[in-house]
This record gives sequence, C-alpha cells and structure tokens, in this order.
Amino acid sequence: MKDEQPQIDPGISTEEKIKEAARRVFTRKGYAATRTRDIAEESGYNIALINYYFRSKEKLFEIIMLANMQLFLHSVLDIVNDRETTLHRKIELLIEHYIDMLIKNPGLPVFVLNEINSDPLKLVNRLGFIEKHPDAYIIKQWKELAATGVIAPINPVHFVVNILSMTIFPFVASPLLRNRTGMTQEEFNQLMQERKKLIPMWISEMILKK
Amino acid sequence: MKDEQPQIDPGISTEEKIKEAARRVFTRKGYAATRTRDIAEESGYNIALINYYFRSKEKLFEIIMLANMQLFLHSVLDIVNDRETTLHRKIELLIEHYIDMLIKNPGLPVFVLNEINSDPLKLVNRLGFIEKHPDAYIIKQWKELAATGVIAPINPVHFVVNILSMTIFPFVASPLLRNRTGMTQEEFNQLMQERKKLIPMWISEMILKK
DNA sequence: GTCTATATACGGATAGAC
DNA sequence: GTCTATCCGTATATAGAC
Repeated sequence: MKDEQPQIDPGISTEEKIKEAARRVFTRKGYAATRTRDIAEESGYNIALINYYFRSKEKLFEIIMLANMQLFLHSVLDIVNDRETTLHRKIELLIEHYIDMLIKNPGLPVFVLNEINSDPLKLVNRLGFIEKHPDAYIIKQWKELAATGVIAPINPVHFVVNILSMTIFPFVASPLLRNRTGMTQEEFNQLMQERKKLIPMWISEMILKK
Repeated sequence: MKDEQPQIDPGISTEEKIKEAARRVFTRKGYAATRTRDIAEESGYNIALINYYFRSKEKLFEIIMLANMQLFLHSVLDIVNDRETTLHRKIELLIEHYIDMLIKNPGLPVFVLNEINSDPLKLVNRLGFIEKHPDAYIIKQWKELAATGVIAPINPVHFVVNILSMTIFPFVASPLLRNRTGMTQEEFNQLMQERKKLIPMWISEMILKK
C-alpha cells in the first residue's frame, strides 16, 4: 500500500516507523499484553494515526506476526536448498545464521512460540505461504548419506529437533539462564558465538554411527 | 489462608477448584489474554466468587505463577542434591523427570518462559525462594570428575544448556513440530519417551574428552 | 459462601478539526 | 497526514441480597 507516492526514503516513512514500533512492542509483550497506546508511544505518534494506517490493532498484528514468522522460518530455505554445499556445511551455516539473527532479535522465539501456542489453529493459515518447499534439497542429501549406512539408525526428526533445540532454546531461556549464572548479556552472546562451532561438532558425533 | 477450618477433603474445596481452573486457563493463555470470566467459566463459579477468595486477578495470578515456577524448577532439587546417585544417573533421572512432568503439563514451559520474558524484573523476587541451593551436590560431583581430566575442556554451562534444550525445547516447539511433520500428539509423546534414553547418551558423548 | 446487579476503569476505534 | 476529543464495548472489581 502507498507505494504510488515518490517516497524519498521509504525506510523512514511514518507507516514504516509505526510498523517498526509495533514490531518491537508486540515482540516484547505479545498481542494481548500490548495496548495500542503502547505502540503509539513507542512510535512517537498517536492511536488515531495507527488506525488510520492499519485499521485495527489486530490487522497491524497480523502484519507483524507474518514478518516475524518469515524472519524465523523463511530465511533458512535458501541455505537448505543450496545445491553446492555439503550436508555438514549446511548444518554449520544454518546454525550460524540462526545465532546471528537471534542475537539481533533475542525476543523473537518466545514471541513466535507463544503466539503459536495460544492459537495453534491460526498456524495453518499463516504457514500456508511457506508450504512451498516440502522436500528441500537437504532432505535428499540426508537420504543419500543414510543410504551409505554411515548414519546412526535413529529417527532423523531427533537430529532436526536437536539442532533447533541447542540453537534456539538458549535464547528462549536467556533471562532465566542469566539470572541463575549471573552472566551479562555480552557474556551470553559470547557463549552463543562459541556454540556456532560446538553445536555442529556435537551433531556430527550424534549422527555418525559408532 | 482458610486452613483454620476442619476441611474434610481440602483437595476439592471451592478455593482449590478455582485455583485449578485458574492454573489451566492462565497456563494456556497467559496473564494478559486471560479474562476473569474465563476462569469463572472454567471453574463453574462466577467472577464475584473469584474475587471473594483471591481479591484480584493479579493476586490469583501470582499464586499460580509461583506454583508453576515451583513445578518447573523446584522439583529437580531433590534429584540434583541426592548424595547416593552418580552424575550420569542424575542426568538420566533429571531428563526422565522433566519429560514425564512435561507430558503431563505440555503448556508449562511456554507459559513460564513467556511470562518471565515479558517481565524479567519480577523474576528476581519470584525466584527468591529457590535461591537456597546455590551449590548443589551435582556441581561438586562435576568438579570431582573434571579434576580427573576425563571431561572435555568446555564451559560446563554448555552442557547444562544442552540437557535443558534437548529436553524442554521440543515441548515448546511442539505445535510447530507437529504441524511440519504431521505427527499426532501420541506420536510426539512417543518421540519424547525415546529421548529419555537418547539424550543421556548424547550428553555422555559430549562430556567425555576424546 | 455464593449469587445478581452494578459501579468504575480501561482500551480500541472513530469523528472531525486543522 | 496528524492531531484532540470522545464514544462505546468490554473487563475488573464491589455492593448487597440470599
């Protein structure tokens, strides 16, 4: 919408500023706990203007939710479907990518997982646009490797779950973790940087048959 | 409160019934999305009675939150501080315990993590009562093992994070996971049962120096 | 203790001026 | 496009009858 105007810098249009403010507040507090007033305050504008641009809190939320889900899920498809990189390298890249993205957006996983949890039915509609790649190239690679017999005879879902768990969960549990260990934010980020190397190593050990 | 009355079966007193209903609703929808009306409906009583017993939605929530945090954190202390079991066995028991508890209360982690996230400051007060065991017996065991030199030279926080990640995260991501794989609830639970054996195995491999 | 009826506040959304 | 003022539904909490 509104792209018919010759915008000088579209990144800082009022509409974009409100959207950015909304993304921050929604992501931090979730849909229900966010008041339109909070977004108004955060953006520097007022309630009326938010509804002028987005009609309602709910419509604005849908836009943010979609963007956050994209950020959370869609960004990995390029990696997963690249035909040049090996399986092992793909896993490395995936983990690096997620950790970098989550250091920039630490609140994202809790937000997405919480909203999905409070209304799992909406998930189906929202994920429709991602359904495109049902069998990614990475799956083919996995099957090829499995055919050679070097992979541990365990349901592969376990390994996917392990990669995502070890990568994403620390961000989800970060406040608790920091509270228990006395780590600072900076130390936590450092820990996650270390994990970029460690997790692929651990995963390799799990995958390879002994 | 109210423990001065000779209650025949305190487990099914009205107060307990409301508390149980509140626990279910709050845990499913979170504080902000829960209306006192929902709790009234779920309990079979009405709003007035809820306020009669608990004064306000917020006070009731604090009680539930505390109980859920206890369930989430406190229950492991017995395991962690037992002086009879080996380190490896402790890890096994811990994982078993969590998986059993989370199969019964699948919504618990998202609830706790979300509420903590939306207000990390309250965490400090709420966790005060748990602060008791700063150096659990398990830590002593870890240090003893580390002194023998058989443990990989990596920050031990990584291993704690890995155990919790691989155990808890699947429950957090369960709706997403089920949506992507087409698993049923029953199949998911079965997967988690398998992980009771697998996770300790993986962790051992990670810990032991190669 | 438990209910119905109601006061009061709060939040989302719009009207209308500029 | 952006603001102020306001409307109106909904949610919490209480008063008061039983």
